[in-house]
Amino acid sequence: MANIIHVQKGTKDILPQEISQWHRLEQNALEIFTKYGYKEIRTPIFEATELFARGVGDTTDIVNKEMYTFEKSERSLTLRPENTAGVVRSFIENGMSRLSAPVKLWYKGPMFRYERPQAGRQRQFHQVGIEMFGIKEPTADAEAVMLAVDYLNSLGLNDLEVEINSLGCPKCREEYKRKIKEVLKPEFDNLCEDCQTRYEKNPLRLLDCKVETCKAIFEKPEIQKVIKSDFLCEECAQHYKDFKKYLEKLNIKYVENKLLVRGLDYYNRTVFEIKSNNLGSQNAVCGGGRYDSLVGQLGGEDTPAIGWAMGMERLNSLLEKPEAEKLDGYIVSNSSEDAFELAQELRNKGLKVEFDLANKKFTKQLEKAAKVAKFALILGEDEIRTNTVSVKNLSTSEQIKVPRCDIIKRIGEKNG
RNA sequence: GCGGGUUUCGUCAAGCGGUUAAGACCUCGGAUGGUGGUUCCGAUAUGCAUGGGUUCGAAUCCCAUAACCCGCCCCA
Repeated sequence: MANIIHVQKGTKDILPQEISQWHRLEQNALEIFTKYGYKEIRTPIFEATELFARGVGDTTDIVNKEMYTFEKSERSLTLRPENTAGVVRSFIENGMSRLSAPVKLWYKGPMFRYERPQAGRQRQFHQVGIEMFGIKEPTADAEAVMLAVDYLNSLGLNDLEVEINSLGCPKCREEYKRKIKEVLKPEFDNLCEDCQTRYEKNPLRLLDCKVETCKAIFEKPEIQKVIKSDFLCEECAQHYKDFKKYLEKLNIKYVENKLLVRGLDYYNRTVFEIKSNNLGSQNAVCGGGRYDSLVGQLGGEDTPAIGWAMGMERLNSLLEKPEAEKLDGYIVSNSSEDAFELAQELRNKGLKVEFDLANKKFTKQLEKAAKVAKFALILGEDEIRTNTVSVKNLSTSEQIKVPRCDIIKRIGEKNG
């Protein structure tokens, strides 16, 4: 036998026995997002590499070491590592800033990041997410979070923690960064290697380092004082305050986390994550925030925006595994012709029905029926002659011979 | 990129230097039988991730490689 070819590291087949959970995730998304006025958008799976370099940010890990990039016809292309940049590209390119605000878009689909796989992390994974354009008011932030919570609740997920923070605007954040760098400067040589790079690239990321020596440094009172300081400018502070006010009004329990920064460069002001304790170390199911300057940065008119994404594999691992769904009926008959005809008749009426394509023995067919269906539809010589079918309920063993036209009624009442 | 762990049939697994490599489930076939899920019988790894080594003898010990899993970083 030839060697078999395996799925690639960090990728998975989604098998028939788990597909119903995926359908549920997708159906609930469509239903609930639609209630909030969102429309689905589908953008390509690869884009110009430059889109992500400019959109996601060239200091981020995602862009620096996690992208699947390839050359074709002298173009540099990249499999999308996330979908905000793509949606923004489409928003700009299709002139959606001319539409009446807010423009509300949602998406679902595969994303690609070249990382070491572990629990809750794959190289190809799926996200469902939303983006809202054109509203700078904190009502938009609150509605976006509300929508996330609503969606999660619809899936039966209630035991989740919403964490929020505000990163301020470029102006007040720069000031904050400057202060952090200043107070940490004397300690620079004592920081771990990672923190030394973060010091240059993204000082906000420094603060939740897990290395003991770094933690000890950050514990120092003069440093804590800077970290804890309220750096938001007046406008940002008001925005954040109003955002929280709306969350409270909506009864959304949240926790403020000053260390919540998020790894994508485009965020400003509101950022949030929704976490579950049942996920192992990759515990965020949802992450998002406001990105008011991204549209402008990518060449569109300045447009405030906010969005979030959820990891569908992570959602899936939190959901109850559903029972395999059975057929309504399995036709047991030694006449393939008659079985075929009956199957089509019932399928056209909307029932899920199969019969034995291999025309095995009666017992085998019944055995199969018990395995895959709720009802056995027995079509023997007698039944064919009298235009009836013996309908056997396979869980109660009740069996009744009925006219063909009454099958649905019989299955229906025993089914409900 | 850096750590730790695991790897025996489709699946779960026994095995601890000498076995014909248990067992269970699934699948398939047969018996009985116009009626399954709840009977009985049978089939299914010359093979223990791969390549070397030690040994009279290796799934069992050693080395290397790979794959997978888990964690760090980061993220959904």
